Amino acid sequence: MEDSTKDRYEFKRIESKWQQRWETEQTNKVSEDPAKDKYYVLEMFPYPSGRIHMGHVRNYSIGDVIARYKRMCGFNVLHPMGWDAFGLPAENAALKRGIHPATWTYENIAYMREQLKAMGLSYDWEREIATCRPEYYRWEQLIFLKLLDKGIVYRKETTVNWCEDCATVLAREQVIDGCCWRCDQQVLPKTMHGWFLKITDYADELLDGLDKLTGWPEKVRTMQRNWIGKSQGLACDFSIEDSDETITIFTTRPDTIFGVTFMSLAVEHPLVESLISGTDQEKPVQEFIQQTLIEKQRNSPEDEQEKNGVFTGKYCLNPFNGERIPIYVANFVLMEYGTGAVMAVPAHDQRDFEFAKKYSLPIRPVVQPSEKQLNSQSMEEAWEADGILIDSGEFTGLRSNDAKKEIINFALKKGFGKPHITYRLRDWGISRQRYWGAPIPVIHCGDCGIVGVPEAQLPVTLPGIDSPDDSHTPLHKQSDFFMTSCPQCGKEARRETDTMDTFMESSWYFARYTSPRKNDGPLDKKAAQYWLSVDQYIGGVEHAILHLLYARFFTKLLRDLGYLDVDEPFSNLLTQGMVIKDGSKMSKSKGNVVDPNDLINKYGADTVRLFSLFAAPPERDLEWNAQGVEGASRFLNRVYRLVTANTDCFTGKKSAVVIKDLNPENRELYRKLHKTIQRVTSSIETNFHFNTAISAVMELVNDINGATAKNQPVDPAVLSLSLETVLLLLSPMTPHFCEELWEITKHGKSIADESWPVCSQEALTEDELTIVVQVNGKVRNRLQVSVDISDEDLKRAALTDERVCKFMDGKKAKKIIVVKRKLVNIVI
RNA sequence: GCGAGAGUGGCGGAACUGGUAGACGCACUGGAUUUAGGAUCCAGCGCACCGAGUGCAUGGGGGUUCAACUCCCCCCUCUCGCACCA
Repeated sequence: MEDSTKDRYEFKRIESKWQQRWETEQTNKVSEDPAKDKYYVLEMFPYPSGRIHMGHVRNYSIGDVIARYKRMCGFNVLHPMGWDAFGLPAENAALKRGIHPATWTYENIAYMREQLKAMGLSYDWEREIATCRPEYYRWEQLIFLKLLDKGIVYRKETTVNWCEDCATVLAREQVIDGCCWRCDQQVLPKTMHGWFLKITDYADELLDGLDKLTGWPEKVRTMQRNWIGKSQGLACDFSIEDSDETITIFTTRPDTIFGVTFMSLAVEHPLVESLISGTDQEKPVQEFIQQTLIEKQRNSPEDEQEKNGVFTGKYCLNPFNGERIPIYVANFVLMEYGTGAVMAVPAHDQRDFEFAKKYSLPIRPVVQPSEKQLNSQSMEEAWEADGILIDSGEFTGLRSNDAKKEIINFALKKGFGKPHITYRLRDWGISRQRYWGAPIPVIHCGDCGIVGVPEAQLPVTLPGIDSPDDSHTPLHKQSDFFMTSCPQCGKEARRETDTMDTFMESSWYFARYTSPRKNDGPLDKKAAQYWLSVDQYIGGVEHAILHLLYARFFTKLLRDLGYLDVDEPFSNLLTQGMVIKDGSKMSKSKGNVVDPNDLINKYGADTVRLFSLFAAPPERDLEWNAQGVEGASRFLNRVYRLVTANTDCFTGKKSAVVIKDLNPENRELYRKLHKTIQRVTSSIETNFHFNTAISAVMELVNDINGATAKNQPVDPAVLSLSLETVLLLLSPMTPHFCEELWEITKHGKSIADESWPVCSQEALTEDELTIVVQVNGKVRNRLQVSVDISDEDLKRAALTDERVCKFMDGKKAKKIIVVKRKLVNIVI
C-alpha cells in the first residue's frame, strides 16, 4: 500500500528539475514588447493566511493553463503573483503568538510562495508584490492625497457599522445579514468621524459600464447593478399644515400621486421631533420610536416585521390637489433610502396597503388596469402594475408611463418638485481603527485643520516594526506615532491614526504589476498602457461586489488622475466555482479540508493540477474525489509508459506525413490526432472547458494505445506526431511532465517555447462516413457510405437495407429526410 | 417576493447552429498476469424483460417538428445573490 508510488513515474525528481530549470532560464520573465500582442492573465491574489488551500490550487491551475496556452499561441503573456498582505488575521495571529504582524505575514508569504512554486505555476516572480510593503502602500497614500485634493476623499461624521470583536468600522459591503463579513458577529451602529471615497460620483459610470462588460458573467453584472440600485422618479415637497417646514418625499411612482392618503416618516426622520414637540402625541410617538429602534437592533434583518406606525397628530398637504394628509411615523420606512419620507399610496403599494388596512386609512385607486376594475372596498392587495389614470385631475386618462413624465414636469413648473435619481450605493467608508493597514497620510492641525502629509514625506510607515511588544496596538494609542507637527504652520499637531480598508490595496494591484518596481510613482504609464486592461481575470464569485466594484471604481479614479487610459480593469472575468467535499465547501470548521501539500507529495503537482481541471468545468463547483485523483495519476502514468515505450519513432527531426501514402489505420489515427487538436483548441477558446479538452486528449491516447497494441506496426511518423501532439496539448496543464517527455523524445528545446499545434483541414477530410438511418425518428441502422454519395443513392441504400426494411414492415415511405453527412430519416 | 443559474446513469460530467443521449473519467463486475496484494492489460457496465432483440429513458406535464437534453408554454425542486429600496 505505502509503496504504491513505485510504479509511478518519478514526479518528484521531474518536477523539481523543471522548476529549477524554468527559474534559472527565466522562462517566465516578460517585458513589454510592442512587436507582439499582449495577453494579461491574472488570478485574484491570495491573502497570506499560512498555507494554500484547494481553492487556490484550482484558481491558479486555471490561470496557469490559460497563461501557458496563450504563450504557445504567440502572445506576450503577463502572469504575475503577489500578496494581499494587510488585514486583521495577521493582528489576531500576532497577538496570540506574541510576534509582530509583519513577521507572521512575511513568514506566511515565504512559505506559500514555495507552495506555489511547487505547483509549477508560470509566474514572473520578479514582479511579485506584497501590499504591506511601504514600497507599495506609499503610492496608495499618494493616490489618497491626490483624491483628497480633488474632493473625492472627504471626512464626515456618520453612523457607521461597528464590529466590536474586530474593534473596527466596516463598509456597508462588508456587512452580511447584519453581521461582520469576517467574524460573523452582530454589527452595531456607532457615530464617528471617518474617511470616505465618493464612489457615488461614479455610480452612473459604474452602472453603464456594466453593459459593455460582455466578458463578465451575467450574474456578476446583475449583482453589481442591484448593488448600485439606481431609481429614477420625483422628489416632491409636501408642506406641513400650520408650519413653514416641508416634507420632501421621493417616489418612483409619481403617476400614483393622486392616490396618496397618508404620509409615512422613518423613526429617525429629523422632522419628527418638531412635529410632535409639545403636543398630545409627543408621548405615544416617542414610545413608538423607542420601541422600533429596540426591535431594529434585536431582530436580524431577514425577518420582515409587521407594519406598525403611529399618528403624529399633524397633517401635510398634497401639492397636486391640496388634500390634507395625516402624517404617520412607521417602522418600515428606511431613513437610509430616498429621503426617509414616503408618500403612501395604499391602492398601489403593498406595504402601504397593509398599513392602511391595519389603521383603517382610506384606499383610493388612481391607476386602473385594463383587465379588471379596482374597488377600494373589495381590493385584497395593492395593484402595483401600470394602467390608466383615474381620479387624477388633469392627468386622468393618461397611461402610467406618460403620466409619470407629465406629473414630474408639472411639479417642476410649479416649483414644488423635480426629477430625482437615487442610488442604493453609498460612499465607501475606508477608515479602519486597526494597526495592520496602510496609514492614512494626513495630519490634524488645530489651526490649519486637515493637512495632507507632504509628498516628500511619504510613505507614512507603520511604527514599531522592530519592537514586537506593542507593535500591533492601534495607532491611536501610540503617541510616538501620532504626535507630530503641522507641515503648514509647524505647530504641534496630531497624525491621523486610522488605517485604510484593505480593499484599497486590492483595488489597484493589477495595475501595479505592470511596473512593480517603479520607485518614483505608482505606475509607469507606458507599461500600464501596454498591458492593461487585464484580458482574463479569474477568481471566486464571492468578490462579485466588494472587490470587483472597488477595482472598477479605482480604475476610473486612476484614469481621471492621468495614470491610466482604460475605463475598465478586467475585460473578461471567470468566476470559478468552489471546491466541495462531502457536499459542502471545504473548511476547517467542517473538517473536510484536503491539504494540497499532501496531494502534491503523493501524486505530484501535475496530477493535482490535472484532476482539478478535469473534474468539472471551471465555473462550476468541483466535488473533490480522492479516487478521481488516482484516475488522473493513472492517466499520466499511462502516457508516460506509452511515450517511453516508443522513443524509437522520434528522430529529432520534424516528421512529415503524406496522407495518401497512409494505410487506413494510420490514416484514421492521423485524422484523430488533428480532430483532437481541433477539439482541445476550441474547448479552451470558447469557454475554458478544460475538462472536455482533457477528455479529448484521453481519447487520442486510447486510440494510440489501441493502434500500437495491434500487430500491424504504426507508421513511425504518424506515431511520433501523435505522441508529440498529446504532449503539446497537455503541456499547459501538466507542464513538468510534458517538459520531461519532450526532452526524452529528443526535442532540443523547452516545450514551453514550442507553438500550439495547428489542426490541418486536409487531415480531417474523410472518404467514408457513418450515416444513421432512422425510421420514424428511431435509429434502426448505420450505413458506411462514401462521402460523395448523392442523396438519391443514399436514400436507395437506406430503403434497401435489410434491417430498415424489417421496420418499415412493407409500408411505403411517406417522406424521406436526408441530413448531409449525418442521417436519413424515413417517415412511414 | 425579485434577480441569476442549474436539474442527464451508482458518481463527476459529455452532446457543435434541433439530427446516433450518456464521450471521457470514477466506482462496480468478470477475465488475464501474479506466490499474494498492488500495479497493468482485456471485456462488460442507463433501466426493464431470461435473452437475440425489443421497449422505456435527459425534474414533471403539454406543445412545435420527420426528429427535442436542445425551441415554446405551464409546473416542481435545488444552489447562489438581493431583499420593507417607496
